[in-house]
This record gives sequence, C-alpha cells and structure tokens, in this order.
Amino acid sequence: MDAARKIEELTTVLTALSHPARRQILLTIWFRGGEMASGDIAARFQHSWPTTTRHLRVLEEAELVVQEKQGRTRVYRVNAKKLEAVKQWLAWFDKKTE
Amino acid sequence: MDAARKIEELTTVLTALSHPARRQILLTIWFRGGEMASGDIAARFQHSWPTTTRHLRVLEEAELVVQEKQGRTRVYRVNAKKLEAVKQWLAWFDKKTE
DNA sequence: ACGTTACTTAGCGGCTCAGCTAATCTTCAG
DNA sequence: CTGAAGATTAGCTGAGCCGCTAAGTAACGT
Repeated sequence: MDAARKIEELTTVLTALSHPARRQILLTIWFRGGEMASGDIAARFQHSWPTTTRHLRVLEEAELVVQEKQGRTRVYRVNAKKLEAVKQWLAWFDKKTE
Repeated sequence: MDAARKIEELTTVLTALSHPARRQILLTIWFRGGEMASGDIAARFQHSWPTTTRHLRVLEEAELVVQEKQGRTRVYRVNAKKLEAVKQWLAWFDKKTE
C-alpha cells in the first residue's frame, strides 16, 4: 500500500476512535460476543437512534466494524484487525531515538 | 482517576492524533532527538507557521508535548508516556471475548 | 393487504476545526 | 534605543461534526 493511502487510513481510524460514543460502541459489541444488532446497540446509548446509526456509519467507513443484513435487523461485527494500524504507528515511539 | 476524566483524556489524545500533520510533528520531533524548536518544526511543514503553532497547542493541551521557553526560541519535547493511554485502551481487544 | 418493527436517510442548527494573513509580543544584536 | 528574528495571538472564512426530529424504506406477522 502506498504511503499516502496508509496515512489517510490511519487518519480515518483515529478520527473514528476519537469520539467516546464510538469507542464505547466498539467495546460494547466486543464484550457481548463480537456481534450485535443495530437496535441492541442503540438501546444501550443515550443518544437517539439515528445518531447511533451515524456513529456506526463512521465506524463502518473506517472498517472498524462490518455490517450484515439479516432480515430486518442489521448485525454489526467488530473488525479488530483494523486496530493494528494504530498499534503499528504507536510502535514508532518504542524504537529509541538514539 | 475517575472514569469520566479518563475518557475525556483519551478523547483529547486521540483527537490530537487524528490529524496527520500532528502525528507527523510528533514523529519529527521524536526522531530528531526528542526536542525541537518551534521554528525548526514549522520550517519542515507546508502549512504556515501560525497553523503549525496551533497544531502544537493542540498537542500540548493533550500533553503529548511539553514546551519550554529558551531565550526567544521555544523548545518542544515529546511526552511519549501519554501514548500509554491509547495502548491501554487498545488492549481491551486482546482480552478475549469468551 | 395492512400495520408494526427495525433501521436508515434527510435535513436543520449550533459548534468546532483548520487553513490563511495581519498584527502583536519578546528577546537578541549592535 | 532601534531593528530584526522567533514565535504567538487575533480574527476571518469555509468546511465538517454531532445532536436532534421527521420522514422514508424494507421485512415480518397475521
């Protein structure tokens, strides 16, 4: 992957993680077995359902979650692999200055 | 530290890291020995100097850098410890679902 | 077919972000 | 003291974010 694209990808992921509600959504799905329906997620948050839907959209665009339609519910799954990009960036600061 | 404060702190750090210029600033300082003057930093970026100053302010508010006045230059240093908060959050996704 | 459930899309208002130029402040040199 | 260098602050503009309510779409139950 070319460098510019990698930077953009990391920006998208970090922007998605920068909102507390979105981080909470990820953790909530993760600790409830890795997948949850849209409504179950929305029910656990104080925000209105449409607001949560938009947060889910942001997470999806960052590929931090994937979505699958099942009848009239939509199931979201965490894509934890996408967090690797962040870990790798942070690792620069383990490599010593010297 | 109470939970709400911790969340807020992480939000501030992640927001600071979400801009490519700010990540680049951190890496630039880090790999040039851990400290750099404001002007040296600004000279390496395409943005105007005031824009870079503001990015530095954001990093400083997130405590990702610290600043020290030395004569008429201002020296910025990376505070890598602050990145621990992010690593710790990411670690939730190592703890298995089951 | 019809209503209900599950969810998303549309669209608005308020706020913050990120870029710029111009002006200001502070320190050093002579 | 005066001027220049180093850096920040002030203030503007355009763009995007985040909350909401209202309206729309899709699938299920009967």
